[in-house]
Amino acid sequence: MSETKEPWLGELLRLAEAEDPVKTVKQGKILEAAIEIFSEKGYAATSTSEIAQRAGVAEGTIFRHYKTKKDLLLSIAGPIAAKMVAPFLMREFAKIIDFPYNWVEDFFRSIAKDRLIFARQNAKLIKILLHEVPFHPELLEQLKGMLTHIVFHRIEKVVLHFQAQGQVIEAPPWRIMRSAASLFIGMIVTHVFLVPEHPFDEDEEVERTLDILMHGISPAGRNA
Amino acid sequence: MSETKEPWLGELLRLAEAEDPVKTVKQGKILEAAIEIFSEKGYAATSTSEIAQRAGVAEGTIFRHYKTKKDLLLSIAGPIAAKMVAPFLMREFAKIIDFPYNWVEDFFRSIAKDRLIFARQNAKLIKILLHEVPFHPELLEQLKGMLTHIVFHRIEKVVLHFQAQGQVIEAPPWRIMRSAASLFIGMIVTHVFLVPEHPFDEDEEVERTLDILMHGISPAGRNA
DNA sequence: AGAAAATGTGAGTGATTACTCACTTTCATA
DNA sequence: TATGAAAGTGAGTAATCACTCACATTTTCT
Repeated sequence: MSETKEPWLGELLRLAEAEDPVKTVKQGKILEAAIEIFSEKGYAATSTSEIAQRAGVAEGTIFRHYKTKKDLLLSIAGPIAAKMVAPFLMREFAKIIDFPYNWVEDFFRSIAKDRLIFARQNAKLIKILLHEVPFHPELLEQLKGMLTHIVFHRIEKVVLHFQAQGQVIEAPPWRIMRSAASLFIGMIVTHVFLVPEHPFDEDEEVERTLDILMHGISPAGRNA
Repeated sequence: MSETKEPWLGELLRLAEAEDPVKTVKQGKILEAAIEIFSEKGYAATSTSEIAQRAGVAEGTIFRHYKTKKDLLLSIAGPIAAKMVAPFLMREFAKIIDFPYNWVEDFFRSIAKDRLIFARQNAKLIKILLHEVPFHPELLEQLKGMLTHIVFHRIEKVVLHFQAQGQVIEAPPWRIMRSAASLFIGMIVTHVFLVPEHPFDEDEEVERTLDILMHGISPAGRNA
């Protein structure tokens, strides 16, 4: 199985090198405008002429940098997909020997806080990605590949590690992962997308959600 | 505040009467085709000519029944939004005096099972609704109104009821509700949308998810 | 400075879009 | 069976779409 053929791998390598392929000022304006309008009206309902207008650029300039409108979308959605899973690429996830967390709670807390901040900083991009992913097979495969190969497999090892230590109930790791993901995604979606105007204590929110999760997946206080 | 002005109320009343406004065979074909293609490619990327083609109907026939393309969308998305919250309209939710559930667990179980089955039977419609809701203000307001006035307020009373009985930890009801919703939606999304091909034991899944939720929100086994 | 390359422009193109309308067919009822 | 209404049709329409291309401007390199 040659990993070099996976399209998302190149995405991640480029991300690791922090290589920014944006060359000119106007190209930057085009990207900004596209992100803005795509997140407002959706990709299919956005016209290239409107993007050009908001970017203060001639319509032809868009196609100088991006072969097609879809190419423009992918240059936006691809990187954000990579950045979403990027923190799970950390070396420590592979070898749990020198794992930096002694407690599951600390592990989940650091992920929850980090991804909450990330979501707030990249709300528009995430909205675009989630919205378009079901309709573009390449995007779907890219995201699926990242999630299964990077996120799922790595966190599964972590969960097994903590299960062996008795910190997590005996259950299929995917159920533990799904529970944690559900609770944290529910928290993030609420504050970032549903009621972003409502202020909240970030630490308190994470802590209370974490509390419910930990009581849900800890052996402590169970009779079995 | 005159409730008769709320657009979603009419939706729900019509639903209660089980009134089906579809008059002709061809209109039914149009709806079927539209649901199919909208869920495949999204509303904006679907052309009326394609809908007519798949429905085996002349394009003009669509506009005989629906003034505009958007009108067709709303006639699909509106009813499914109403059906999503319909079970929470049950009388029992209002007066918790003669409440049919003695245990929170039973309450959440019945909701989870019912909505899981509902989601499987209406996957395409739900996909269309969730997809288009952010881009159509009328739809957004309709759904928001339903969720806050019907679902949120009613379930809040139920949670307070069980908190008073000591079955649920002392916490803002919305946090309890969000936790339950997150876990169940996570389960439903997984099985209905992410990996629908993967078979699973429905009861077992609900029971295990419920187990994690209950340990998360029960006072039992806590030291506080 | 001068040549070559990269970037930017906007009028122009054929295809497609949602929607109309004059007309035909089907249906309900008296 | 006659008649008006409802349902169905498909060619036609103006607008908009993504995209091209010959040309202008700026940047880069020698």
